[in-house]
Amino acid sequence: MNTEERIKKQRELIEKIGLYFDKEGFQPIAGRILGLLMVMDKEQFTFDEIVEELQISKSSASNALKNLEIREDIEYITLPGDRKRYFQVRKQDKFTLIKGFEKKMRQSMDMFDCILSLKADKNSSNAVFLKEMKDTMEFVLTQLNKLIEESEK
Amino acid sequence: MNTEERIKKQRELIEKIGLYFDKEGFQPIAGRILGLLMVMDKEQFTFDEIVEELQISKSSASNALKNLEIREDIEYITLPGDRKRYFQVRKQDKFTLIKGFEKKMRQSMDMFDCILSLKADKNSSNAVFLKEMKDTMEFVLTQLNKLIEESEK
DNA sequence: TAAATAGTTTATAAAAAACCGAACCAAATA
DNA sequence: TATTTGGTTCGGTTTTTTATAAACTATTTA
Repeated sequence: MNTEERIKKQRELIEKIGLYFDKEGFQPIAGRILGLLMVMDKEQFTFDEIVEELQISKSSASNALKNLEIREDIEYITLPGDRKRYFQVRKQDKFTLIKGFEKKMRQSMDMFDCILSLKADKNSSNAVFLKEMKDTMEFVLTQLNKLIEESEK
Repeated sequence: MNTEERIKKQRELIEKIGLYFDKEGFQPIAGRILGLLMVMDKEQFTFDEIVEELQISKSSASNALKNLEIREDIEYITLPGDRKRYFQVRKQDKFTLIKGFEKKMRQSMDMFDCILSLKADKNSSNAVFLKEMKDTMEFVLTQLNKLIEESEK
């Protein structure tokens, strides 16, 4: 595969990644920006380069970038004597990644707890089911944290 | 807390759960139906009961229920000599739950692989980062499967 | 056979999200 | 001081999503 082909495939991949992020709840343009910053060989893009590369308006870019920054998915660096911002994907470490899973799982677990606390019959079909799901999640999280502790040593 | 208070809180919780599912990408009414089926003491609802309880139109109910069924979040049972369908949450077992995590994680991992395979420089900042994320996920999945195997014994 | 039940489908209205262009602003440069 | 650069904000348009009412269908009951 020569460079030209590769770059063409990268541009196609940006679209696929965009769709993936759409499903994750990102706005379409935000997903494509994130895709751009992830796949291309060049890994830092200025505002204007993003606008140009994705063929979007400056306002769309401005909004999407602000969003991605707030979500901590991207960040930017600046260079001395250069007013431009250079955007890049924000690299989290593996512990942050796992903490992310944990946070999402805890949300479900909290919801299950709320439901359980309001059930008249704690042995009802749903109550038993929710309790089991919650316990499974608790178990997974405990084991995961054990693994982290071990790997920290 | 008396029964009346409890039921009032359950109705409020349905709204909260609805919002949670909205963020997960469910359509609003689908999220509320799922909430209803999860939180109330009564754990099976007919079509008309759902329409009545949530104050929604029959067509909205029909669509949302079809959706939830396709996603395998709910199911219904029928009773002999009764044309009505009784909807309830579909209970997955803990292995299915974990398989669900795994499937979602594999999606990210596949995406990372696609990106990596198109990178000119496998030691670029993003390439190294994506590789590390992927390896972490791989590790988590392996450990998780080990746990499952052990618990199956 | 007529009417009721248990929904589905269709057409459409209303609301929200996405996106754009143009005007705008602040800092740097000419 | 005027212009350029690097954006942001505002107002409006387009698109998509959500939800409805009304018409319809298929089965059962009277």
